[in-house]
Amino acid sequence: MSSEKPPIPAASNFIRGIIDRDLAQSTNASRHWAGSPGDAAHHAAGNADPAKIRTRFPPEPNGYLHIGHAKSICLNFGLASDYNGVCHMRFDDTNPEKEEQEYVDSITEMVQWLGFGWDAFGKSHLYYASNYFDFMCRAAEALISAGLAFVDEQTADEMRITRGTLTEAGKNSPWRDRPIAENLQLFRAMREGKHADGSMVLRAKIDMASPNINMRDPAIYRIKRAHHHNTGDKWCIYPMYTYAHPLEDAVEGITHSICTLEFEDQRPFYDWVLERLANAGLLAHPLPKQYEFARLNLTYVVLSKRKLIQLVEEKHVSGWDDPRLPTLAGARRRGYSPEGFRLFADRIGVSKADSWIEYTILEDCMRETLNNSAERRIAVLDPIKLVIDNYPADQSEDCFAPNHPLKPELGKRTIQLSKELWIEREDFMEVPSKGFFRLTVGATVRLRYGYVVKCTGVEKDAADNVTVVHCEYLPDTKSGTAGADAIKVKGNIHWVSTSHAYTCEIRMYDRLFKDPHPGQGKHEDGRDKDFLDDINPNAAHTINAQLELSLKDVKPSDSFQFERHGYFVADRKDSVAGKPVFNRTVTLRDAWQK
RNA sequence: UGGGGAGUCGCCAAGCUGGUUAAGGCACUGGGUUUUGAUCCCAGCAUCCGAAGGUUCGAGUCCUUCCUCCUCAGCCA
Repeated sequence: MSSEKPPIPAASNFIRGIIDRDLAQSTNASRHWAGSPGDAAHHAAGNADPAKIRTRFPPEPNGYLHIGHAKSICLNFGLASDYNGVCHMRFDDTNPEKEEQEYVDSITEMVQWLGFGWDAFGKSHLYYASNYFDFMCRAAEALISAGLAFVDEQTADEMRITRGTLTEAGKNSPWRDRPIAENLQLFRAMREGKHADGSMVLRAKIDMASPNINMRDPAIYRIKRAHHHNTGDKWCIYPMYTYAHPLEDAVEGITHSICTLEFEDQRPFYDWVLERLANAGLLAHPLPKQYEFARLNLTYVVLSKRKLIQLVEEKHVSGWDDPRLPTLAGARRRGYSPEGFRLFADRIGVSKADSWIEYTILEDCMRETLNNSAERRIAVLDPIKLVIDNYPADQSEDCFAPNHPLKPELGKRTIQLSKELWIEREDFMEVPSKGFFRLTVGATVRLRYGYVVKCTGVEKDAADNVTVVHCEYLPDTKSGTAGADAIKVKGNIHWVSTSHAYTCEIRMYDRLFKDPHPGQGKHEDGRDKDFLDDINPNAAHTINAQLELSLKDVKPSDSFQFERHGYFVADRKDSVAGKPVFNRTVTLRDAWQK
């Protein structure tokens, strides 16, 4: 944290523009907040809201969070914190058939992991839509009483047919003009469990000829006998998202309700519900406003819930926290950092234009944050033996390696040098390619933090593979000593002493898909591609590497830079005391390989 | 063919109610520093804003027409 750069002012975006305008015009200044969610009367009894704005992150607890959610989380919580407001953590749990406690636990854990919380102004702001079911029912009755909703007994199929099409108006339901009293009595009967699942729904009465299909008398309550993770078996009717969401926002005093583009068509209904209920006296002005931004698309990644489920269920990955998966749980295991995600969110911005972010942007954000935080260590991933012929066989000596080149205050550690070392196989080339400046017979390189050595020859096996590289060291060139730089070398390779190293399992992860747009386009024979066809079969392989001894006792989730390789994290699940397993988070940039 | 959106450099993305040379980041290119071919530093990188007309002293910003893409017909969210 010591070499923190000055904070970059948050980039301007259209939502900040809206908030700036609202603040300048005091659009929301008259709001009262009673300290807990509630209707107009409840809040009227409270004080002026100390929060300048209220946003919310409203996941349905029916799956695991992924990188796309991280964008929304950073947006909503980030805005709240920048503008001296609050972001409510709210579970949008209106469909009990799909929702489970396991998901609410995992979601809260990951939001906090990303660095956000919901305590503000002395209060926790963790809410459940299901806690508003009583109010939602009362609001439904208010709509019925105002002649704005009716109980429809058409089947789902009939409703679909009478809804019309994109270009043709729908037809009114035969039940549309029921007397108010009958609607009220039927709705209460629905609620009391006197009607079968699916036998009737409560519908808003708007306009079956609306060019916006969402305004053609949308369903707002359905009968569904299902156990709810929060309310148990209390209810047998549940509100639809489109009706419930504006109420959740209003009851919580949300000022800016930010969602993704596909809800744009829904906004007229969002406003319709709120305005009618304000007229009925249940809700107070100013009402929440919905704004929409473009969801994240990332190259080489799939983010749709359906596809992620398929990857897990068909066992293409090991589980929801497989380090190759773009779930937050997977990314955390992979070693991706919360800081990196926040940087990523800032960097990609927020707009309404559909866009594909290049995956390298995310990787670079991780490199950038990890470069700052991760201590350096030495690991030889693909070992070949290097023998220093003029070094005594029974000798070893201390070499000193800084733990972090940018943070001298983190000190140095000692590494043992001896006659036999492991070096990286690719650091030796018998026939060097153009521009190669590491080891080759006759060449001189520095053993990082040690001596300059000159390559003298190799040993080979029967198949002509190099098995051992020989060299001689130049005694006056030890790092840190006076004459160390007398001999200039371009190459600088890492190493670990064979008698001061240990063998460790490392999982070398790579991108899960080999195509930037998995599943898009066609095969050569003209068939449509499936996203599974683009899976990269080499996205994970395990190696046994030679690591410096200090890498033996590390804590799960500790991240390191293995010098000249990349960032690696001790797996949080499979590491045990004294025997860590490392996951490759991301490689270092490599201008040479290009 | 209806409704709702979006189109500014390879990828993102600022550009308020029209006003000198169209921010910034990533990528890329060149140079410097460097015991990580990493990091870091410096420089370069859209006469042009989906297209064509028009209004104006002046337009990415206003008007007209056109093109492309996304999205909506769950008792899902």
